[in-house]
Amino acid sequence: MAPHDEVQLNSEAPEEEIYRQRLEKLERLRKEEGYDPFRIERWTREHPLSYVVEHYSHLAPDEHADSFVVTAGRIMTIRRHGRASFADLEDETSRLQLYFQVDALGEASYDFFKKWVDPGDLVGIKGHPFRTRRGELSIHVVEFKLLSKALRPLPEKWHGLKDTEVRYRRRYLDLLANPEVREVFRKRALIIEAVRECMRRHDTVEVETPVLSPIAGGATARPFITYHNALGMNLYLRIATELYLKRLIVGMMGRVFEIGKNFRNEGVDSMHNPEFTAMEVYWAYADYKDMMDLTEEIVVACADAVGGRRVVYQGQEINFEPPFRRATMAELVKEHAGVDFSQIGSDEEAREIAQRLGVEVEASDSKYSILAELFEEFVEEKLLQPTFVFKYPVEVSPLAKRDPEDPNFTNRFELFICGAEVANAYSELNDPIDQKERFLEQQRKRQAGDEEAHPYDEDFVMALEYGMPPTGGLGIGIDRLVMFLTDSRSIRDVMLFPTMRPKG
RNA sequence: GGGCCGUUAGCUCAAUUGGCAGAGCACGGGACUCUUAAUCCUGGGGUUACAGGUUCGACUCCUGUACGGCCCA
Repeated sequence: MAPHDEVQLNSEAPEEEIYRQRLEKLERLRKEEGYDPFRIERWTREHPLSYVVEHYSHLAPDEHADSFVVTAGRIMTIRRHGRASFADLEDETSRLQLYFQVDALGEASYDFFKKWVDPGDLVGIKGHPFRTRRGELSIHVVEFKLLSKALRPLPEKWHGLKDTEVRYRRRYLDLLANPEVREVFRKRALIIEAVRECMRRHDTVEVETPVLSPIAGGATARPFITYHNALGMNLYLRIATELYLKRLIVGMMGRVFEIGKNFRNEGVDSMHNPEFTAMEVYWAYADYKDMMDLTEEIVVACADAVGGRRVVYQGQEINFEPPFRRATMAELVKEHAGVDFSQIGSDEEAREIAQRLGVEVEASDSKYSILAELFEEFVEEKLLQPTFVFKYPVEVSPLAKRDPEDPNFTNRFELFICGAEVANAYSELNDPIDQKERFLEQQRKRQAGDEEAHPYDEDFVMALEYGMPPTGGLGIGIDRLVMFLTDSRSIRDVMLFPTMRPKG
């Protein structure tokens, strides 16, 4: 877009006055100085600000180092004092004061700074580190280069940017105005690195499976539908990676994992975003107990990676010191809802108890699905400390192996932290005949109108028919784990660009 | 999907019972060689989210819409 187009575009909006002034200033800079900051291609930054802070913190007040540092960053504030000025420079590592003084820079260079450099601009800096008489570590600038200009004003320097809507929609402003937000995303990266490091330790191969597929399986959720023009068919965005990863176990890949986005066509709230990051891992010849140990290892490694095993989440101390509590669903329902399922004989009795507790039930609900409902209703939110919950009813676990001792239950667990599900794992169902029956059961639910029921995946059943080793599988919700380890109240605070409705 | 709350200058926030839309930061001009929320002088900046209604008069009361937040399903 030509510059004059933008001026015209914005001249109708009174709030764009500052932008117009900066544009005009840029034009004057080009004309009067023959200098175009947007033509600069690089600056040899030798020292990030954290280096300067580390290596020169020993300087005493009014002590000046002889050596030079060469650095770069964004000018955040300027305090001009006639023939000397202070400015705060920020880069991705730290923040440091700059001292621009006419004696050190010369008239021409100092005048250039005074006339053309504004808060928000990006500059390259060469200078001597020193400590001011007031005790602040600074760089006495002997040379600087304007590397890029800001044409719009920074968010307010003292209060930062608070408006949540603006923070999510224009995350770059949030990141540049609020350093603690950058810290959250740096921790997010450390957490994902810690997960990969665990996988590497266990010789687990990282793979990538389709995001677009003809069947969205591996979880109970409504998928997004999209259309492939050349193939003339609908495709679904994946809701889980499970069924593809298990095909790889059939294919003798041994141990595989994938970290990637899943997409679920459901509402948005503080715990849910339509796209989110999950990690899934499958180990041949392992069971859900191995997965429990692995989950604990991963979660503890993640906690260690970002500051330790004792974490405060929204004022509540969470202890990630292993071993985590392990309890069956029935034990926890007894503990928190006061209902002892070992004493319940019939489905009818279970339905009566549920109704008495104010839980809506359907006439077709078995006592096992009522157990799961009571768990959701009365227990989940109370599991603040990391807790493994195991022995899930087979009815809510269409892909998990049955417990041979008690075939109404599966060898499955979920990990709850801060009242939310963070991990889900089981001994994978590898019996193709049982799998087929469970898919058929799900299909009946689907035909009865349950849009979340698992679709029938014929190719997956066929894969099982070739023989899948006994396998342990695990999925971890990375976003939630990051939330709890960074004291973030909403999932949107740990996603750089959360899903937002377009502004009207 | 339901309930409650919010939306005022680029940013952070005020505005008494319905009676002239304000401040600080940011921005323009000026002074100032150790400031750090610099200071001092000075100037500009508003469709009070949007649409309608009540009223002599609406940021304020009412209805609807949009977007966001919190709680519930």
